[in-house]
Amino acid sequence: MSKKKPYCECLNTVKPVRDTLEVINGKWKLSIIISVGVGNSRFTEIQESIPGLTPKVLSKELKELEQHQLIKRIITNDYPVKISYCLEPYADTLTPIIYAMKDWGLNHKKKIFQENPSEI
Amino acid sequence: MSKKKPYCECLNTVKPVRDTLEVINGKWKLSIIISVGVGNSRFTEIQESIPGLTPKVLSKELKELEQHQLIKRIITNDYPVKISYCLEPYADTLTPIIYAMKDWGLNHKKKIFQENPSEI
DNA sequence: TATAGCTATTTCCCAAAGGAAAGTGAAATA
DNA sequence: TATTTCACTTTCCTTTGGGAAATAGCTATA
Repeated sequence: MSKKKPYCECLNTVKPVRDTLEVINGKWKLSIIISVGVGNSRFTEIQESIPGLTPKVLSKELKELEQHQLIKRIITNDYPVKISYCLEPYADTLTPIIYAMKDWGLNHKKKIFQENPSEI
Repeated sequence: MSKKKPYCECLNTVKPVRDTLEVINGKWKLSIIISVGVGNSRFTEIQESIPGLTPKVLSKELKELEQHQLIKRIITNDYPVKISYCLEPYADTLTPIIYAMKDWGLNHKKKIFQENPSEI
């Protein structure tokens, strides 16, 4: 007879959630996807649309998002070479996550405010 | 006439998403919420149910989750003092995010496998 | 020709995240 | 009495994330 109650299995949920986190982790990736999604396609546009985002970080994150096939980098070989970014169709599959997080964030702010209106 | 195309506003989505990330960021928080949610209530149970989670990190994360009113720490003052953890009702509001991320992770694995079956 | 703008890259640096391992104090068990 | 378990805490260390600022190569504009 064992004394120890065995723990409840939860890996069937924990593992896929962690797989997702490996792709969209970090402070900036989802924001960049949102920004490109609403129409910002140039490096500078994306950077200016997200306060606090520095060019170094944007550059690095764009590369990672490219590798995960969420964002496409397009080089236009016109007279002035132009580089622009757009979402890959695969990025659309993130929409449910983004909306769930948007809704939660809005509701959370409301809750915080109701509990303590002084916190802006 | 301005030459510069102004960037598209996306802060109405970016900001709440970042507010959410501030609460559930990091590698472990969602996993811990999932584990407690399926019934693991003791420190050691939670730790054992999540491979790779060390006691130091679990301890720290539990405190942060308590502060955000997602998890409740319960001290039972019986003959042996027992400490257990359970979800606050507020943690249930994270369910849509967790399910969206679980679904995405499962689908992502499938996609990776279809593209390159060698990567387990 | 000089200056400004775009799209980054590079260097340097600091703080936070997180892992390994040992320790702690209280209670339970042998 | 000695050992084990539980619930952490502490220490030490490495890795990662990310900010500031300078620079680079190209084109456009004055």
